[in-house]
This record gives sequence, C-alpha cells and structure tokens, in this order.
Amino acid sequence: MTTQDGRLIRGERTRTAVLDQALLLATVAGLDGLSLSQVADSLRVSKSGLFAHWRSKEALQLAVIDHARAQWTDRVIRPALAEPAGLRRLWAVHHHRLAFYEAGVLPGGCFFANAHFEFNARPGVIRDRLAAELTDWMTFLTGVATEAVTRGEVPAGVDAAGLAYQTESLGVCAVMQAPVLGPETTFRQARRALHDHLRAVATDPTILPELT
Amino acid sequence: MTTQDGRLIRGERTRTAVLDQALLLATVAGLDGLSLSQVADSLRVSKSGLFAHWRSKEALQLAVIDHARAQWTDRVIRPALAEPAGLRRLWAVHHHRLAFYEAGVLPGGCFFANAHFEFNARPGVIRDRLAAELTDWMTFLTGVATEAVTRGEVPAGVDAAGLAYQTESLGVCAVMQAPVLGPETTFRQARRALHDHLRAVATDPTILPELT
DNA sequence: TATGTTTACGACCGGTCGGTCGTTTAGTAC
DNA sequence: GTACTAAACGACCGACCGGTCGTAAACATA
Repeated sequence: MTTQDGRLIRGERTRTAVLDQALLLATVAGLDGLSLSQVADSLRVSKSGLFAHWRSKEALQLAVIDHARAQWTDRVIRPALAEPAGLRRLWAVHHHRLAFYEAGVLPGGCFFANAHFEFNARPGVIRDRLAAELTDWMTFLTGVATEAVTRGEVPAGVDAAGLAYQTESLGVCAVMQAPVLGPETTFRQARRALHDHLRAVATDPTILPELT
Repeated sequence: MTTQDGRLIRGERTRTAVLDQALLLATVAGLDGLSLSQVADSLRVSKSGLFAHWRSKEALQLAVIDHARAQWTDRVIRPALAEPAGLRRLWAVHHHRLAFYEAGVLPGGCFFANAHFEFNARPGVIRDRLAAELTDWMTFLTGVATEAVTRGEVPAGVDAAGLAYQTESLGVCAVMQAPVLGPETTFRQARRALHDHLRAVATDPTILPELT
C-alpha cells in the first residue's frame, strides 16, 4: 500500500511532473543538452528544488531514461503483447511504434533513437545505460521473431535476428525522416516496407491484416 | 588557378584543418554541443582566431555540414558511381557506406545521422540545411533505384522509393547499433539484409556479387 | 623602404551552466 | 502546544560558453 503522508505524495507528484517535462525537453534539446534551469523554469519551480529529488544532473538523466522506458513499454510493448505471439505480434510492435511516433507524444520524435545517436561516442554511465536498454529492446524483438519461427509462421531457415533487425531499422529511419520528408509519406513507406517483407517471408501471408 | 599569396594559402590550410577537427568533434559532442574553445584548444590555436574565418558558431556549423557532405561524396557516392547504374550501384552505395562506418573515419559514426536526430525538433538555419541534405540524399538513392527499374533489373511494378527507403533504413540502423551490439555482427546483418532484399526483388539475382 | 592586407592573438564581456548551502514552508507525530 | 521530517526556495559560486575589440605579426605590393 502506498503512503498516506501528504509530503511524500506531494514529492512524488512533482517528481513525475518533472520527469514528464524533462522527457519532452530531452527529445528537443538532447538528453545532455537538457538544462536544469530550463526544466525548472518551464515548471515554475526553483532549480535548487530539483536537487532535493536528484543529486545531480546525471541522476536526473538516468531517471529520465527510466521514465522513457516506462512510457515505451506502456505505449508500444504492452499493446503488442495483446496480439498473439509470432508474426502478428511483430507486426503489432511495428504498428504501435509508428502510431506512437505519429501521435507526436514527444516533440522530438523518439527519445531512445535521439539518445543513442547523441551518446554513441560518449563513454560513461548514461551511455552504458542506453546500451543496456537497446540490448533489451533487440532481445525482445528477436524473441518475438523467434516465436514466429517456432510456430511455423515462417520457414525454419529464416533468421529471427534478421527479422528483428529489419523491423528496428524501418522504425528508426521513419522517425528520422518524418519531420523532413513529411510524416504521412514516411510512415506509410515504413509500414508498407515491413508489411511486404513479413508477408513475403510468411508461410501464410494472410496471417497479417491488410494494409489500409 | 589558385592564389599564390602565402597569406591566403595559410588561411586556407587552417580553415580545412579546423573543419577536419570540428567534423570529428561534432560527431562526438554533437553539432551543437561542439564548443569553439574545444576546437581551438585541440588545434593549438586561439578561439578568437576562429572568428577571423567564420563570423559566428552557426557559420562554422554550416561550414562543417558542407565539409561532411564533401567527405560523404568522396567516400560513398563517388565509389558507387564507378559501378554500373541500377541495382549494382545501389548495392555499391550500401557497401561503401557501411565500409565508411566500419573504417571508423568519424569517431561518432555518422555525422549526418547524428545531426538529423539532434536537430529534428530544433527549427532554424541548421535544421533547414540538414533537411535539404537529406532530401538530396534520398533523391539520389531513389534515382539509383529508378534506374534499376527502367533497366529491367527489377520487375516494372517495384517501387523505387521503397527500395531507396529500405537501403537508407538499414544503413542508419547499422550505425546506431554498431557501438552497442558490436560492429561485426551489426554490419554483417545490415549487408545481409539488403543483399537478400535486392536479390529477392531482382529479375536476375546473379547480377549482384556473392556476399563474402 | 613605406603601405595595405590577411591572419592570428590576448584580454575581456555578459550570460548560462551545474552545483552548494542555509533557510523557510508544509505536513506528521506526540 | 512542541519536536521532527520532507519539500522547496533564494542567494551565491566557479567554470565555461559565444562573441567583441584592439593589436601584432606575416606577407604582398609598390
């Protein structure tokens, strides 16, 4: 049971409010470009007040990563888990991911894609954490693809890791190109590409829904 | 004919030296995270001396973009143009791009990928310039793919833009994942994926070289 | 030699950064 | 009421940022 203490409740409220805002700002200014003054001012709280919740900027950054992961799980992974395992679930992951991007929840597109490219050459705690997240994510995707193989939805020789890589690459590229080449065209192409690929490799192509 | 004036020659030398270094640093710290003091110190020149060549940080950033494009043209586009138009050229683009990444020329992987994700939500001159570069690049890729269609190397119904998008997405994802999941695995997967795709769609799969 | 030009420098400026510290406010426990 | 605790604040610090300005050295021109 959660605490009844009004002080702790209040603290928890601010904490999530700050994380929400910091997550938004981080997708625009970058996880490192993020400034504590910006976060504090945009929430009408004092900068020093932030240090009551996180010891340092780095601690806040790590908390933002956790927050982003929770959001990703909620908006992409969980909806996909509602679909039957295998190819249909892999497709659902792709679909919900693109829908998440299209909804414009984060002004900067995708927190994790942005962060990976920002930190790919900057060793440290943040980078290590991001690397772990990416490993987890690809493990998840590969797991879903593997189920498609074991269920016989694709021929036995098909490389599950390859299917996962295809899925990931189409998603990442979409969120990169969408602001430049237009969301509609970009996301349609990203959907079409994986749909064609999965149907081409599927034992029974009709297992996937039609592309509207 | 180029100038003989020793002052101008000297100026040109420093200018390219600065751009070389700034390009490297930008892939690590980001195009905006780049600091003039860093660049100056790492080259043993004074910060104020940089302002003799570029009026502002933004002007230097734009120059770095130009510099990165020249490098990209030199290391990726030109080698690919040595191959016959169509599918073989599209494959050569992919191959030389991944080779460029693998060679570790830029410590941060890919300047343009990093910059796109850094600026995708930051309106301004830099973002506009990057957008133009991406449009150019996708136009180039689509053009190469279109030649494959007009030459009959793929069936008439195949979507050239889709081929271009596939190629781009596999390349971008590779440079994102390589530092985390290991360069060898990642780049092999990126090569394998496009190779399979192009062979699957080709009228005559043997037009492409074997994957070593 | 004298003149003009280009490159490069050191000193300095206002502003923002991450972070510290002592204090106040709001709420709990007794 | 008092004692205690967690949350939040304002003032302040040193470091670094992008940028300005006056000056000196290197070089070409004549």
